[in-house]
This record gives sequence, structure tokens and C-alpha cells, in this order.
Amino acid sequence: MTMRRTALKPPDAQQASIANVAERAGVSIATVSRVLNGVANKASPETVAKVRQAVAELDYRPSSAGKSLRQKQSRLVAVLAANLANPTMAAIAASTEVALRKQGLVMVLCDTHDDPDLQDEYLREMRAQQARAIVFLGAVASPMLDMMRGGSTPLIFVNRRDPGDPDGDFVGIDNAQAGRDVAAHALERGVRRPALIHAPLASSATRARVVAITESFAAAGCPIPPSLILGPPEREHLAIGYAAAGMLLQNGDQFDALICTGDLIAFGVHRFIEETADPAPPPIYGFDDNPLNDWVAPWLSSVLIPYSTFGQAVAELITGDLVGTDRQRVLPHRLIERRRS
Amino acid sequence: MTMRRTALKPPDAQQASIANVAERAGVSIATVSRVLNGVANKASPETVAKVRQAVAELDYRPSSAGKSLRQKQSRLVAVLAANLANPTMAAIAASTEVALRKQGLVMVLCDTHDDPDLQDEYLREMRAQQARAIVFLGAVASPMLDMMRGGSTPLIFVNRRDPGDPDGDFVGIDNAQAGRDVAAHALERGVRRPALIHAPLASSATRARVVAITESFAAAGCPIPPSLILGPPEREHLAIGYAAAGMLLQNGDQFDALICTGDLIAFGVHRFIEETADPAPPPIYGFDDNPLNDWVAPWLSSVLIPYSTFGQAVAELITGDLVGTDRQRVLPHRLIERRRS
DNA sequence: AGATTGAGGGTAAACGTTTACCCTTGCTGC
DNA sequence: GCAGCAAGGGTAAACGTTTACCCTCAATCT
Repeated sequence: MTMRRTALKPPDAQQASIANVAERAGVSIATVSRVLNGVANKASPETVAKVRQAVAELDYRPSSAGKSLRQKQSRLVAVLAANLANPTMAAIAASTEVALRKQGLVMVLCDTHDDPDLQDEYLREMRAQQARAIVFLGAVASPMLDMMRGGSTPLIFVNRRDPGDPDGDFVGIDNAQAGRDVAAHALERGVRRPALIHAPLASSATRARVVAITESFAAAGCPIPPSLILGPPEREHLAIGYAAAGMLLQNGDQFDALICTGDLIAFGVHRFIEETADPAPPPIYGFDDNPLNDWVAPWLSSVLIPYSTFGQAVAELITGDLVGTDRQRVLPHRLIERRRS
Repeated sequence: MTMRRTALKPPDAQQASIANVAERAGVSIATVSRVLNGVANKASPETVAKVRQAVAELDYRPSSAGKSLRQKQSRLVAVLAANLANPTMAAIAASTEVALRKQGLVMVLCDTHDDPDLQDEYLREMRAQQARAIVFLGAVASPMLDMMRGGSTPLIFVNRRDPGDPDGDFVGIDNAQAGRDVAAHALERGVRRPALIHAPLASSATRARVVAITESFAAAGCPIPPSLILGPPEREHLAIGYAAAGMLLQNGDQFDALICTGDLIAFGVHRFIEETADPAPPPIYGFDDNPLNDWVAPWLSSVLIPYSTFGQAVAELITGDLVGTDRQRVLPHRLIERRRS
């Protein structure tokens, strides 16, 4: 017969509850709760001290489940990213995480793959979790999104605006201005016939960039011919660029610059050009300014978007540290010029 | 005086609770719960149908808070990443997220910045959240980690092993074998005097790679001289590579290959070399095989690590779909050779 | 025919919080 | 001399689940 030994060290000291704290401090549960939540005029200094002491001794931290159940709200903030493999999204998520935890909030990160059904699934789940707020990194139109708009859960749209309400809470740059900046920069340097390669126009950011660029060149007297505006249907930005460069070089149309609506597209373009050993590649423009650019793409001029500050803006929108009118946080961008090939 | 208009459409249809479902289906709360949890022999087919109907009509989903409170366990899985800005970590996180949600689990992602205090703060928070499991993407030794080891919450270590217990649950590659593979590949191609540039040796993965590489070359009769083994103290991999290349070229030591313990290090190295316009850069080796390599680093041979399958392995470890002995999931790697400069 | 069993389903306790409400005590103002 | 008030603190309900326990009824066994 086997003897069951008790473990030498209790493996799993049961997490202390508020009741344990109350008992140890010799006060009621209610008092502990009030002390911890800083309710004024409800505890003498000595009581406060006793409670804090007990909390420290037991390493107590309030149970999220209990709190959420009672308050009908959790400390979770959902971040729904269209594509986590995109380093840009990852960068925003990282900065958001830091800003949120400074506010005592916890980020849960989901990848919607730009799929409305999956986005809805996550929205349902987050409603069940009573998420404090939902942050979209590239929202897509979906039924649940329509339902939740106007509800009590704040919805915050980053980069790409709410497809159903252009005035919703927004964090991002002025994409039209960024497009004009790129066009102006190119025009100043003598570019007159650029090719424009863009991602699917479903995104408001991409649309704004494309429109601003085409309008700028048209206004300067050199409208971009339609044959030089390409938006291959590939799913990945890299593949879009590679395919577009192929089409461009194949039909032999002349161009004196390459403007891409994203850095990854530019990477794909550059790869194709390099493989065909073009002696003098034209200037290439991108958007996002991937942090790796300085290291691996010194040939790419790109619009630097301050993604590392996006998180702070998102957190401010959530915690409401700002007045009601300022729900559109348009952050500054800057064109970084690179020339070496 | 202002008239307060009631909103035209009820803005926030209160989330349905199990009680609403029970009422609508004409059964007790207990029955609803049992139907939803698939308890056998506890409901007739008609009852099940009524309940499911009510659930569908109300778009009901169980409250996470209620569930967690009762079961003393949530559906949250914490992923503690050492550095989210690293694309490798982001890739693992992305694949983990997908695998977890297939199991109905929710990923919360945190960035510890390799800081023991911050890691402990997160561990405390996740204990309060009653997380189902905790996944470390680059763990660092810390007091709370010591406390939780042996507790009931599974701890899973990815890439870098548990600093306090090399036999803990692990997902990753055989770094020693990968190091030997790189060395063998280089030796076969005539490399006899490589430089070795590595990240801080705090990580078990880095250590294993460095040891395997040096031993392989020693065994082949050409030990790497200490002056060619560099580990600059910079914090960022890119900066490590750049600094090391500077030191290497400055003191003029000869070498016929560059082996870096990570792709980002290789990016930094390559940048420095390109800036000094070396006519014929030596072969460069890295680890990770960043997905961007094909596009922006066609000069880099790298050990492809199947990060996209890590998530699946992690999820299996958590849900216990495998037998007890198999808690060390060593996944296959492959050296990708690239030559074009 | 009485005992046993299994299916089907209801009751209520418990999980850890927060907070409305109540009670006591000592002080202020008249 | 007492109404009123503020400070300090306790009691208990409520939040949404799951599950141990109990009850009833019909079928099967002996």
C-alpha cells in the first residue's frame, strides 16, 4: 500500500482574499475595501495603518473576478489588430501596452486577420469580458461593430478610421497631409512622372494617401497616368510591391520615382528591381518608416509616423484625461529622406 | 431650460445573464448551466433545444467574471515577452494568440523589458487575474517566478529556458544543434577563421549557440581566437552588431566569415560593413531567419526557426493534450543559405 | 409487490468584491 | 439641554456563475 506524503512546502499558498485581510487587521471587510479604494472620512489613521500592514503581510491583491463582477467592468482593454505579423501593428501594440499598464489596465491582444467574422467573434468575447475599452488597429466593417457603436464601451480607432463613422475616436496622422508632403518633396527634386503603388483601398489611411498624392501631382501640372497607379490584389504588402514592380517593368512604361503607400510594399518593389539589376533605381518613397529602415533600407525615404507615442494617446482617450472635444488625436509625422542605394 | 431627450435607440442593451436565458427557456438557472456545459444525463433533448434557442435569441455568452469567480480560474493566458519591439517575439506572440483562441483562451500580452521587477509586477497581476497559464518569451530570474514555480499555474518557457529549472516546460529549438549546423556549414565552405558576435549570455539560447559554435570550430582544428569573439554591452541587437563590426574592422584582425547569434545583430554588422564600402563582404550567418530576410537581407544565411508553429506547441502544453513526459517541445530548425550580396 | 436505479431537473450555497444603509459616539451651535 | 452633524465603522445585498444535494417519476429487478 502506498503512503501519501504531504508536500514538504505547501505548493500553492491560496491567494489571500479581502476577508483574510479584514480578519488579520481586526476590522470588517467593508473597512478594508474602503481603505483600499481611498474612500474619505471612513477610516482613522490607525485603522488605515493596520489595514495596509495586513495587506503587505499577506501580499494581498484584489481578485479581478470579484471586482469585475461587482463593478460590471474589468481592467481589460482589448486591442484588435488587423495583422500582428506587420511590424507596424506590433510597434503600436507594444507602445499601447506600456501606456495602459501605467494606468493599471491590462492589454489583451487579438489578431483579426482583417476578417469581419473573426472581429465580431472577438467583440463578443470582449463584451463577455466586460472590457473597459476596445482599440482597433485597422478596423473592418462588421455587424457587431455597428451594434457596439454608441454603446458604453469606448471604441478607439488607430491608423484607420471607423469605417462607419469618420468622426469616432481616432489616433493617427494626417494622411492627406503626409501624402502632400511626399508629393511636394518629390516635385521639388524634379520628379514629374512617378509610379504609385498602393495597398487595397479599404483602409481610410491608404485612400487618403493615394488621393492626396494624385491630386498634388495633378495640381502641379503633371497628373499621374492611370497606367502608373497600381494596386495588385495580393494579400501581403511585400507581395503587392513585388508584383507591382513586375507589372511596371514588364510593360516598359517610364517613371522617375516610386511611391508606395507602405514601407513593406517598398521592400517588395526594391527586391524586384534589385533582382533585375537595374543600374540606377529611381528614388523610392514609403510610409511608416519601419525602425529597420536605417539598417536594411538606406535607399528608402519614408514618412516617419510616431507609433511609439500612439499608445499614450490611446490611453488618454480611454481614461478620459482630456476634454470631450479632443477625441481626434492627430499626431505629427515627418518625411525622412534617404538616398544611398 | 433644457429638455433631456431619451436616446432614439437604447444605446446599451444590457448584456443578458444566465437568469434571462433560464426565464426565457422556462427552466431553472441550473439547467441552463448544465446544458451549456454539456453535463450528461441532465437534460432531455427538448429542454436542450429550448435552452439553445433562448441562448441564440438573447445572444447570450457567459460572463467571464462570474465564471472566474466561481471556478477560481480564468480563460486568460499571460504572455510575458522580454521585448515586443523584437519582430521575433511579435511573431511568436501572434502564433500563440491564434493557437490559444482555438482553445477558447484569451491572450494577454505584456512587455517585461527584461526587467525582473516588471516581470514580478506582471506575475502578481496575473495571479490576481487567476490566469490559466503563463508563457515566458525570454524569462528572467525573479523572486515571484521562484514563488510560482511548483504552484498550480503552468509556467511555459519559450526560446529561453527557465533560468531556475532547465527541465521546466519548454518550447524552442535545439540551439546547440543549430550552432553545430552553422559551424558545419561554414567549415564545409572553407571558413577557418570566423568572427563570432553574440548578444548578452544571460539567455540560455544564446549561450548554447555560442558554446556549440566555438566547440565545433575547435574540434575541427581551428579554434576561434578570443579576439574574434565579441559581445558588446549595447542593449539593442542592432546596436550590438554595429558596434562589434566597428571594433572588428578597427583592430584589423582578419576573419573569413561573420557569425551572429541573431539576425538583428547581423543587420547591424552588415550596415557597418556596407558603410565602409568593403568590396567583398564575407559570408554572414544569423539565427531566427526574420521573415523580411528574403526581401531586405538576401546576403544573410540564417537558421530558420519555425516560430509560426510555436503557438501550437504552447497551446498543447497548456491544455494538456499530450502525455506528461513530453513537456520539452524541441522543434525542428533549418539553415537557410543566402549568398547574394 | 417492494426495492432499486437512472433520468430529469430544481434549490441554494459559495466564490470576492463594493456600497447603500444603519448605528454609535463625540462635538457644535443654539 | 438638546437637535444636528460628522467621523468611524459594521451589516448585508448584489453581481453571474457552477455544483452538491435533494426531489420526483418511471422503469427494471428480485
